[in-house]
Amino acid sequence: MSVGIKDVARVAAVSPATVSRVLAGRAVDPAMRDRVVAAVRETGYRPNLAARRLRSRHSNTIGLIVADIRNPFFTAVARMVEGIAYEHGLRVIFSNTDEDAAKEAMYLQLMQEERVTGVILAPTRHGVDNIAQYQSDFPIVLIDRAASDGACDSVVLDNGAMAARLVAHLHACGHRRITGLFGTATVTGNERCAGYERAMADFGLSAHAVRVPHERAEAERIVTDLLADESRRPGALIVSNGVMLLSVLRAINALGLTIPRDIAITSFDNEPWMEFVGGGLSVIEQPVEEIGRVAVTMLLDRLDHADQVTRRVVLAGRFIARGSAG
Amino acid sequence: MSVGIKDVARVAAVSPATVSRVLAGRAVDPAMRDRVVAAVRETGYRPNLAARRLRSRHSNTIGLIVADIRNPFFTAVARMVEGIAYEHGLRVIFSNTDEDAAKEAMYLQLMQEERVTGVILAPTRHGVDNIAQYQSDFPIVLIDRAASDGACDSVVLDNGAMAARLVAHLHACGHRRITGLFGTATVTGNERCAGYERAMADFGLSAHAVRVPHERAEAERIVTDLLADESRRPGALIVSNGVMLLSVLRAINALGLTIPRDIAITSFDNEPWMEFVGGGLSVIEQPVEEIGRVAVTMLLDRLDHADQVTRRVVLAGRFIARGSAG
DNA sequence: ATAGGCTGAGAGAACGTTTTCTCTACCCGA
DNA sequence: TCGGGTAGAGAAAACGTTCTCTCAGCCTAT
Repeated sequence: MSVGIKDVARVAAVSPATVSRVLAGRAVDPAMRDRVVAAVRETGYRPNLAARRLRSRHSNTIGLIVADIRNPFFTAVARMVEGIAYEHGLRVIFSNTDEDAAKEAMYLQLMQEERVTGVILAPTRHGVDNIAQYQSDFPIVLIDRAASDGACDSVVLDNGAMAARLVAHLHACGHRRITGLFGTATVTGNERCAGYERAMADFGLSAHAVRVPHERAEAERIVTDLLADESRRPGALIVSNGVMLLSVLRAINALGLTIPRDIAITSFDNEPWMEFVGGGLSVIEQPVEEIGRVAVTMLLDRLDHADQVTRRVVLAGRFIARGSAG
Repeated sequence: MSVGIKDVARVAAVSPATVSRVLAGRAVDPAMRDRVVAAVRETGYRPNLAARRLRSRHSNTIGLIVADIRNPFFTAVARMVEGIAYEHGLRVIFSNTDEDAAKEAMYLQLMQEERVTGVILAPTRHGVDNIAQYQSDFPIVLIDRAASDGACDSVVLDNGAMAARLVAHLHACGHRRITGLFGTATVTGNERCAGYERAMADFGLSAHAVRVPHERAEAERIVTDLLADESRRPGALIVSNGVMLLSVLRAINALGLTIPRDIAITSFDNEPWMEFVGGGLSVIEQPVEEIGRVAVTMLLDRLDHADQVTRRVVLAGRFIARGSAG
């Protein structure tokens, strides 16, 4: 039988309510407090969080649901969110949907059942469209991918501007035949694609955007097709994220091409290994820490001001020039 | 006010107990069952997990605590554990200690408070030594790093044999001056180091093992020192894990060396990008899926047979030969 | 036909906390 | 000195479920 608050109370010769007050740090006679603290130590008492949550009616827990844990960007964000939430005395329940709308719905349901304080969500394509009509008891902050309809608070990268930044870099390196590879499954892909096309137009270049599905084999096939024929091969590539980049590199490797001699590469997302490939990959690094911090802060803000108008925070990324653009 | 089981009962004109039985899938009159199901749908009822856990006295939750979420090996394991646990109807609470013994102790405490069914733990150095005397109400399965004292169930890689496999490969490639880089902080590092030294001895070679701390700057300095002087430079390196490998590659890059011309590299852990560096890195791939599956299975087994003798499952890795050994 | 067993439904206790309510004791000002 | 206000302690209710216990009704076997 595990030790409960009543056992502690008995040992300390006080009431259970007093033990509760000591544990919550409320005003208690110092002598009693000492007795309670001693009793807690002596009995090895650990509060039962289920009981605490049930009675107090708040879970002090936030949910974090990401669409693809294999994407290191999301693991980095998760790490930050966990740290920042902890600073605020909040626990984090973490879930991964693998870009599966059904899993996403299930996890949102689960968060509901856990009675979480709020949720930070990197939604699937389906989730973005349906989040407005999904009614939950907790506030949701969207990260990385957000509809522009303002149904939720959100924090996103300035995708259009960052895509343009990559175009500008490639242009400055002398490239003119620049192809953009963007995901089919996310609004992020849409925004980056739009930014790319606008920037290309600004430079008087004709844009050539290719939409690449998330599924790996398919992605590799498409990229291989794109690069196989030397006469049609673009001079430079803009890749929409770190996962897609792997497919691109596999295709390039399989075709025996060299970066940047045969083709220039730039990409979104920065990872430690990217400085070792293709003479160092030139990339947009996302402000991971800031994203996590802002997301948690917005969530807490929303809890205090439930009816405040929704906000959308747009963060700039950092361009890192290395050698892959020639 | 949120809707509870009593509200559903009222709508369905049955008792709360019957609603509970329907939800738990127990035998109930079909007509009643239909009424309850309809009422649940109509009211949008979501069970309160805190209340359920409090009353039923089991959380259906396992804890997963890893020492370093930045290590992709652990994120891969986490993904698998989550999936497999889900198949068994178990939720997973995920935590990351960043190799910090204090955080580890805190999270173990937290798991206690959550009344988890069991914990899967990749312990810090300190945790390995103290896990025996840390008494918890739940069983613990150690992964990746486990003391050999049999205090807990554990599932680990056959570290010694795998290190020997790398030595054999390098030897076959003609290398004789093979240096091993192993972590200071883990028993895993110890085991791999021992396997390396034994294999070197078997080949009649003199071993040169260097212990590298987890801290990045320090690691980089040590590796740079090791490789800077051409006359003392080893011909080949065995690197103990994917995180350390990044420090090694940074040092190699900074010194302007080329793999495998100036130095051969082999490592533990396989990640997607490794085929693109140094002509493809030859590595030991860990059986991530199997590790996750075995860990969960052992945990469930232990719950059924609390007093069974502890087991240690040792899994083989897969050697992947690419070009980095010359 | 009737006793005995079995199935399934409802009433109410129980899970381990926090919170509300009540009461005592003390302090301060008049 | 006395009254009013306040601080802090204990008793008991409450949180939303599941579980235990009781009992009704039905089926089967003798």
